[in-house]
Amino acid sequence: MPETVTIKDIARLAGVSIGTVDRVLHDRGRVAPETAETVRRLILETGFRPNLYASNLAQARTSTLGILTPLPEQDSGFWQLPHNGMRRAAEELLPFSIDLRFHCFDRFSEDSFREAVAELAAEKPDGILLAPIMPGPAQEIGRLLPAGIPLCCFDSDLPELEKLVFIGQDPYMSGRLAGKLMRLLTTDRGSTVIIQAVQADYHIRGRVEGFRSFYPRKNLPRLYEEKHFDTPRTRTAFMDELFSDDPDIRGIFVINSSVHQAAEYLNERGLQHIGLIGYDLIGPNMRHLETGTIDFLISQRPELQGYRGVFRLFEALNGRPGGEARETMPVDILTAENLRDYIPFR
Amino acid sequence: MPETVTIKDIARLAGVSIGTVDRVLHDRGRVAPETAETVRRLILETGFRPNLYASNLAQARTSTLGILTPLPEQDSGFWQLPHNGMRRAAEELLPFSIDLRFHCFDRFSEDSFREAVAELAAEKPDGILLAPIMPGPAQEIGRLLPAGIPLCCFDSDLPELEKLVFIGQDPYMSGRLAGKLMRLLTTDRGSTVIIQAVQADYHIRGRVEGFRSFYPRKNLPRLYEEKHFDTPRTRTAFMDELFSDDPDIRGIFVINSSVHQAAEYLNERGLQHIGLIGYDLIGPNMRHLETGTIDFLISQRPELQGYRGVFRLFEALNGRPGGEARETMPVDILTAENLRDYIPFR
DNA sequence: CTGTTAGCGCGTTCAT
DNA sequence: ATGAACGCGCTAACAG
Repeated sequence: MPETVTIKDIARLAGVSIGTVDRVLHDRGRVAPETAETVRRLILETGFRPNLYASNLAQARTSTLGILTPLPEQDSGFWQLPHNGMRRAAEELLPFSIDLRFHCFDRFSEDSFREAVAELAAEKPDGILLAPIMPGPAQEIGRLLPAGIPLCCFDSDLPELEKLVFIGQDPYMSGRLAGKLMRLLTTDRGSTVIIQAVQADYHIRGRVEGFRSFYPRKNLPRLYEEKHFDTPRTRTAFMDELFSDDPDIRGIFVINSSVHQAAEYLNERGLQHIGLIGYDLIGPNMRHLETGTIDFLISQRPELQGYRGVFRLFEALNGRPGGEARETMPVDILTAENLRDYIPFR
Repeated sequence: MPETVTIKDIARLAGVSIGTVDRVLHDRGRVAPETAETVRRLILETGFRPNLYASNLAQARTSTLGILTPLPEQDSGFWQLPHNGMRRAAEELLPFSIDLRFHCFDRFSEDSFREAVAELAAEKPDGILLAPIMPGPAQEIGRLLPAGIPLCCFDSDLPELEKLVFIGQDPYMSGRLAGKLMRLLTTDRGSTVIIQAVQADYHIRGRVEGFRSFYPRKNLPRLYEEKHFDTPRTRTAFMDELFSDDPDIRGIFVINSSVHQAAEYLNERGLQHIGLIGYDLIGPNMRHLETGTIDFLISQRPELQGYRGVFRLFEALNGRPGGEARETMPVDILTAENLRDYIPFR
């Protein structure tokens, strides 16, 4: 029976009116210091928590959230997933009317990124949700973004940025787990290679380290850059070269969502028996996971990340203190068997 | 900008007062048929959805939910987890004041179960949340439970019961995935055994079938009942017998949360190299997963199940139509590496 | 500095 | 059968 204590109770106990209580609640000043002190004490003692629904009912406030991510179609459509989660959060919080303003940039163009930031700033959002996957120096971003409003990073972190919360996976652990699975798959026979994205950021490097941490020093999987996954032809050439370099490859770890490209290649060449692990539950990857060309997919709940980002910003804007400074997503392991049931939980 | 249409808009458009609109909204009668028709049409056309927050603010209704599960300490404390999720949901929905009434039974006593049901019925709850793990004939339950109120089954299903929703895992798929992992672990050498609970219900049998489906016909893992996991001494005797029956055991699949008992035994005998897979993220299992005696744990989001159960009942009681008739939890694969990050997502 | 008041969307009397 | 009016907990404008 959680006794709900209201603003009226506080007023009565403090011997003031609800108007006064409201003023100290929102630091709107024009309140005698001692009065304010009493009210604050009472709030703590009673464990008063404002009724968000009544509060929002009253002011019908609409929060504008500025969102900065790569273009939804980049990384094989991956960025659609967090976008969906954000929309779901806004939908669920409907009576509160949250206005999501997406500003997407080409993750390979600095100009595009700057432009997106400028657009966002011009809108004067109440909060910012940012996937700091971008070209150029990370330091610059702190200056570009509008200051003094709550900021949430997701997917990757930018440690130097002051923020409300970071939401994402522990890249090292995620790589490490992939390493464990790969060793099970290959039973340590043959060699294993790593294929990473061109723009290897902090996040990707963590995954590489984690993966290698599961291998003995003297036998570290070699690292390649997937410069040529953009067309089937260049992809085939690139992969062929890999195999002519080292014909004994038994395992391939692709450190991002483009693992389906490697799967296509293995299918072409009839090499489905080779262990293949990659990232993210996107359409093309699903298909290859189901047919078994991809053995495991690591997932990071991109939809939930978007959802939580909007949710946390919403809470912050509505005067909910607290909340973790870091929400770590678990490392989900997907296989042909559990794939379907994961879809609603992306 | 999702134009929020209110009850007032409907009233204006229909040329009636909000009182009338409210009456048709809640089928409270005393409304002229044509008027009601007009209002209903307008509601559909405008896509009007009542503001839950305003609605609940107005009536301060408190819903009583009757909860029926095994005793929290049974199954190695497993049942605490869904309980936690239920409390979290009630907490989050705080201004709505939801009253959770737990009625727990001894899962090995029919009398205890009947008593719990009687208690629950006496309280006249507004909704029921039920984990149908119980002794005796399932058919009886339909008659015992109070009728006419929304019912939600979680963890296991009881197909013959009419219900709002079932929330749980696909047992077959979960067993099948365990089979896949076990074959990877043992690389198909030696033999593998299955240890199941004494009261093997529908749910457990599904897991067994799934597990075996991954093995060739002629080499099906044998099935044992864990009659003797209650004390260390009987446990050791039981397991010793298993190994004297078949000294070539390389893999053990325990089909419930008591896998930590098997782990204790393997530690005693220095048999940690044997593949061990079991269920559920509870304290004793966590420790053995971290030290590597347990190789994989399958989890089924028990906390989320409880959370969703309360949430769905709440929605149903507040006139939200729709929602899936089945919420399938994904089969989570836990290892020493991702264990920690899963804890908040149980 | 402080108290009063209207109103947010809705449910619920109580008259009519 | 229908409408007017009050109040849920809170915000914000206004009067003092």
